[in-house]
Amino acid sequence: MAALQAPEPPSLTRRALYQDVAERLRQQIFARQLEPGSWIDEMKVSTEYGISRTPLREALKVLAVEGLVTMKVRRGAYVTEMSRDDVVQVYHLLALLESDAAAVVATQASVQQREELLALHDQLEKHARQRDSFFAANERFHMALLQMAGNRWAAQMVTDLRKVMKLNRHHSLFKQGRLADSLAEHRALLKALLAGDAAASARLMRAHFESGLQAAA
Amino acid sequence: MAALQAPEPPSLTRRALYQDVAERLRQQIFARQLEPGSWIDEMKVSTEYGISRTPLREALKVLAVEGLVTMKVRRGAYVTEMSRDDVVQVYHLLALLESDAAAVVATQASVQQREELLALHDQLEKHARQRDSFFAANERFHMALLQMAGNRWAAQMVTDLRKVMKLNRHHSLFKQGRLADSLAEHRALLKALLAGDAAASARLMRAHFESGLQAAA
DNA sequence: ATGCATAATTATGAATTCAAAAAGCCACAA
DNA sequence: TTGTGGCTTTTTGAATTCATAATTATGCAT
Repeated sequence: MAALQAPEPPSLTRRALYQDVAERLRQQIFARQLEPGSWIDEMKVSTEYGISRTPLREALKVLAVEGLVTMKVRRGAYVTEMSRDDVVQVYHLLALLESDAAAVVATQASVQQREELLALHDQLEKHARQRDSFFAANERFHMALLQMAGNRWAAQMVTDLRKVMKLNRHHSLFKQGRLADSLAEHRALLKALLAGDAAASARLMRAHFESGLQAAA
Repeated sequence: MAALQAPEPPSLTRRALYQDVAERLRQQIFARQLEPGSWIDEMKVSTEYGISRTPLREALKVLAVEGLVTMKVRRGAYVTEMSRDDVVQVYHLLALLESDAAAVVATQASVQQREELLALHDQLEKHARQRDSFFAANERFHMALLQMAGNRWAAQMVTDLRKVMKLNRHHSLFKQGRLADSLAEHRALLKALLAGDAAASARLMRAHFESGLQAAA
């Protein structure tokens, strides 16, 4: 079916196919090759990927639980459309979860961890001119903070919420001038984190999302 | 295969089979007919349910994203085991999400909604002697509060987190004497909610989970 | 031409089949 | 007795096949 597929290297712990398919679908959704609201043609995608419909359908169910796609009985899968309300609600949740994480990290982080945050922030400063790499560095910083807070359930949730946020066309960081603001907010946040000021860290993180929401709205 | 299956009534909007299967699996897990750590035999379950492996496997992937089961490559699905750390982390998250919801409801709830909370609390008082029905009434109260807070993403998260909490054998409400304490905490919370005191509502909700965690630990 | 009934097509949902990895088993040697 | 190699069975992962619901197309009557 798929012409000329290289014989799989004998990878030791190969991930399940449906997980690879799920990730590939996510990337296509984020890249807007699959647009919000549009129907996902199982036949088309499965032949395009060179697989059968079975693992594809499993992947779609995973994305449905994550919220990236919506399943309609007897009429297939659709890429989720985020309403204005959804964006507000998800921002609120991210603010809640991440400000809590910031307070924890400000209190408990080791010296090495604080150094790591500083290094990640430097990356942010370095990429202040390129939107895409700034975006990536920003995500690395936020996820590192979550990891340090040590709550794997919270980290997983934030990961999922950040995925659905990418469905939103008007992502805050895509606004002109928002990068500089975001960077300034990050500087203040980093300072509070390094100083071990939990209350200020939480407050600044909330403010960071607050202004992010303003820009997205 | 399945002997004597009643012909499906022509239900108008029948749910997809995999969703029914997922729900049935959840109930079996909560009832400890499938024990944490144990392997889920696809063959056994599918013949028991009178279905093929395909919808079962789709259901398992859904439960895996929810966290109720864990998939291991090439060796199937296992019912998730909650570590002590996991329990602490999930309690922390529930406290965070629900205290936030309580603050919102205290501020914004309509008269009808406040009446509904009162009615739900009365149910709680009424079932203070029966553990299982108290548990159910407790869940109804908490979920109603979440609905009133109006953040469907948060509500979905709390729903999922409460599911995984049920994996924990030492659920706080199963402890002797905990019912009375829980009820007292609820009374104080309800008072703050009805009075529209957001700060107190949030604080009391956090305290409620705090003591729940003490009992579970 | 328009509306409605019915046939053909298409897509989803689920069962079955097939391939291959892992686990279990047994014989045999050290 | 214990450990190792190879054979068998079991089980997972994925493709294929089959059934049926939904959609589209077609034809007929008004």
